[in-house]
Parts: sequence; structure tokens; C-alpha cells
Amino acid sequence: MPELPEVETVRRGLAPAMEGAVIDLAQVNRPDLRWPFPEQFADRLTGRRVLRLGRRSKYLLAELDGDETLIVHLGMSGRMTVSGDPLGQFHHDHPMPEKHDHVVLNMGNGARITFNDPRRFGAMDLWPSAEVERHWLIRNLGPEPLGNAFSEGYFVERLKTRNTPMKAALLDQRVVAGLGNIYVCEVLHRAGIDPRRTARRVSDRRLAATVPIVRDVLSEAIEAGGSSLRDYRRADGELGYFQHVFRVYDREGHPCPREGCGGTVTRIVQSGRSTFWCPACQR
DNA sequence: GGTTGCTCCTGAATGC
DNA sequence: TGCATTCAGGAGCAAC
Repeated sequence: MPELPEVETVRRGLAPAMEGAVIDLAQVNRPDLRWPFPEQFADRLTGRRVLRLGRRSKYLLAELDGDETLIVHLGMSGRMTVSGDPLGQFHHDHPMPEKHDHVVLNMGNGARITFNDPRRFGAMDLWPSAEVERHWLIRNLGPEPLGNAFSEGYFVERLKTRNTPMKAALLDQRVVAGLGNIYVCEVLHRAGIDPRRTARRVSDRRLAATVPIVRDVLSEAIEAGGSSLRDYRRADGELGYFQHVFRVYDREGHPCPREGCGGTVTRIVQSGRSTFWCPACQR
């Protein structure tokens, strides 16, 4: 699942092929993803130059000339890959559209950017660049977890009265923007917090201690993505998700990785989603 | 207003 | 073997 580290990894992979390049031809192969594409979508993309490829939470933001920004969300199964030969580093070309290739951007530098999303939970929109922070998908997002606004003081104040399980609180994009199911499980394990515990029943001290853990988990995952990106040239043109080694996620029945714990990773379901955690060391 | 559950979708995994 | 059912999950939204 693309969470913040995966989106950042994709951004770093796409940036060299997109920034400064012109979209010679945009191919839009269906009317919608999760929501309809904007009016005249292909026409409004074609001919635009990508000034900068940024990111807000799990959203990619391709700032175009003409004062519009392409907003992209990968949803659950969305991928954005580079093919073609923009910088002389890719060995294979993939000229034929494959199943679920919904949007293809043919760049003037020879790169082809393909958005493929089997489940179509992804989204794209075009929005005035100066107004992106007010876009309906962006405006309610909480602070960036790797930014200064996500402070210990902010987090404690935000959660100390909330009567919701810690799992749900960390998944709430209004609290902190970018965590998904996988990294919430990893954060709570590292923090030693029972995912079922109500936020307001977690001490201020433990809430505060969670903030640097969020930063660490995400930073390490981005770092791991970067290392897998370096292998990309040998990896047959696939620019997608790195394989991160998770300590608890999807490891039901394995021994708890915490040194000396001796517990067993357990799966429960919270608000319809799997939570992996260790009942022995998460309290 | 806070919280919970429903919903979109397809492919992989499971069940009979 | 093959068909039908279940499940996974991001996040907006309706319904308590």
C-alpha cells in the first residue's frame, strides 16, 4: 500500500524524468478513477511543462506551467512508473498500454509516465497552483509528520481528549497526514502502545514519545525505498514499491521482534482493518 | 461534534 | 478443476 514513504519514493523516482520536461501528449483512457477526471483533462495536460514534482501527505503534486497543479493519489493499488529512455538509464521500453494503464504522459524528453491502478481507488485532479492547499482533498489534512508542525506539544494536545483507539487516531489524516495501516502498526509496536487503548488513556509522556517514533519509522522507510531505487536500473524497469522489512505488519504468529519480549505477533480487526501487534509488550 | 460503519473496485486467496 | 465467495484496504461520507 502506498503510504507516505512509498509516495515519497515514487516522487523521487519520477522527478528526474518529469521536472523541467513538457508533456507532449497526455493519454487518458477512461473517464474516472475513484472520481471523474476533471473537464478536458487530457487537453489541459498536453503541452504543459512540469515545473516541480512535490508531495503533500500521500498526494503527488506536479506543478505545471499555466498555474495549474496535477494532484495525484495512488489509492491502494496505484502505481506511477517511468519507461522510455529520458536519461539513458533504462534498458527497456514498454510502448504497448497494459491493462489498467489509465493515464499515460508522454514527455518531450522521451520518458513515458504511466499511471496504472487495478482497483481504481486512486484519484487525479487539476487545480490552480496557488489554491492547492484549499483543494477539498488537501484542505483537511493534518501536519506533515516529517515537518516542524508535527510537534510533541501539538500531538499531545490533539489526542489527550480523544475517545478513540490509538490505531484509529493515528490513521486519522486530520491528526497527522500520511500514515496508513502498515506504518500505524509499526509505530504502535515500537512505541509499546496497545492499539486498542483509547488515546485519552495514554499518558502525555507516552504520546509525546510517539512523535519521534513516527518520524523515525517513516524516515527509515523512505531510506529503505531510496536504497531499493538505486537497484532500479538493474530491476527491469519496475518503479514501484520497495520491500520494507516490517516488524509486525502481516507477521501474525511470528515471535515478537522486540528483544527479550517473547510474545507473539497477533492479528485483530479494528474498524474493519487488520491490526498486527504484540499483546505482551504493547500496553 | 465525535465516532462508527458503509462504500467504491479488482485480483488474490479461499471454500465447496 | 472450476465456479462462487471472501477479503484486502484509503478515505470521504452518511448515519448514529
